[in-house]
Amino acid sequence: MDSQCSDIPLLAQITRLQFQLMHQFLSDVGLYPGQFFVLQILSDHPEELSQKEIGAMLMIKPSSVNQIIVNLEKASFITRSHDTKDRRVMRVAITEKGEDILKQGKKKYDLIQNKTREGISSDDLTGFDRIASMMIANLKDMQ
Amino acid sequence: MDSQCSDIPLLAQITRLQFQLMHQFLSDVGLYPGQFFVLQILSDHPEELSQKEIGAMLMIKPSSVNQIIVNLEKASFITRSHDTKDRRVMRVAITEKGEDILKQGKKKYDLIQNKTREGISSDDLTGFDRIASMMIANLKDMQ
DNA sequence: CTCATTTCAGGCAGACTGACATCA
DNA sequence: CTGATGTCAGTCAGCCTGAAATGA
Repeated sequence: MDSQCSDIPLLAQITRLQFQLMHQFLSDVGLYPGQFFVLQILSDHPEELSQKEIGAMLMIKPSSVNQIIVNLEKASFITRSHDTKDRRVMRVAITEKGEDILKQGKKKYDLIQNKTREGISSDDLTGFDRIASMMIANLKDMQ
Repeated sequence: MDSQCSDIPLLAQITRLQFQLMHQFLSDVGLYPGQFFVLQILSDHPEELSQKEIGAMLMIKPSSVNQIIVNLEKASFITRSHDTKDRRVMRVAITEKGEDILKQGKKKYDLIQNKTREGISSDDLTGFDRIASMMIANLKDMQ
């Protein structure tokens, strides 16, 4: 009864499904997937990152980061200030309001992640992540 | 020396990297990633699929399929004809020219897939795919 | 002057919704 | 008339490139 979908790589199917669910669940909170990940990164890095650094973590160009950042600032989820030592650099930090909305988004995110891993042993999950990390290293090597 | 990127799900990183490489490699052949997957599906299903069936396999809406199909037809990579029994349905089939370009695209695709799996034992790969399939089932369950 | 960071305008593939025609 | 299939127009997030501004 399973359509099987052997035509499409398994990994692509997973992320496609996860992205669809993310979009759907996060819209309840008023956040787009890209915004969510930027907020999460900022929350995990209290040292105030530059936009270039954020781009490196997301593996996207600084100009793409800028678009997300502008909208997050409009919504008062982040603040930006010029670096005191190098005034070219904008230091980005998450606000209280941003932390709050991130917390709400994280609940939705956790729902999806937990469901994804449902019924899979922690050994299997560890092995899975190990292989996934190797694949990432391989692909970065190819760029 | 690895930036680690613990902020982004491993799976999202893999498909992001794979998509970037697909885009880059397939542009040599003159194909977009979406077109490549449609051609691959058609090649694997000589029974001439409807657009709705293609959409189900790709997990996208029929209207999205239509856009891809129109461009593939313009390039003579596919042909369309009305179903003889149900004239609402368009039966889509790949052409010789389409098979040829698909073959070229597949070489690029295989390069990326082989590189992704480099240095990983076949046992590990089997286990990886098994877990991935379980994740897909979980996510489909959530929709 | 050269280089790095951000910003801005414009473009593009991928996917969506919603309205419509066609036909079972 | 109802429902299924495909078509078309318009929209959207996400990412890109390339040019300009700003400052090291």
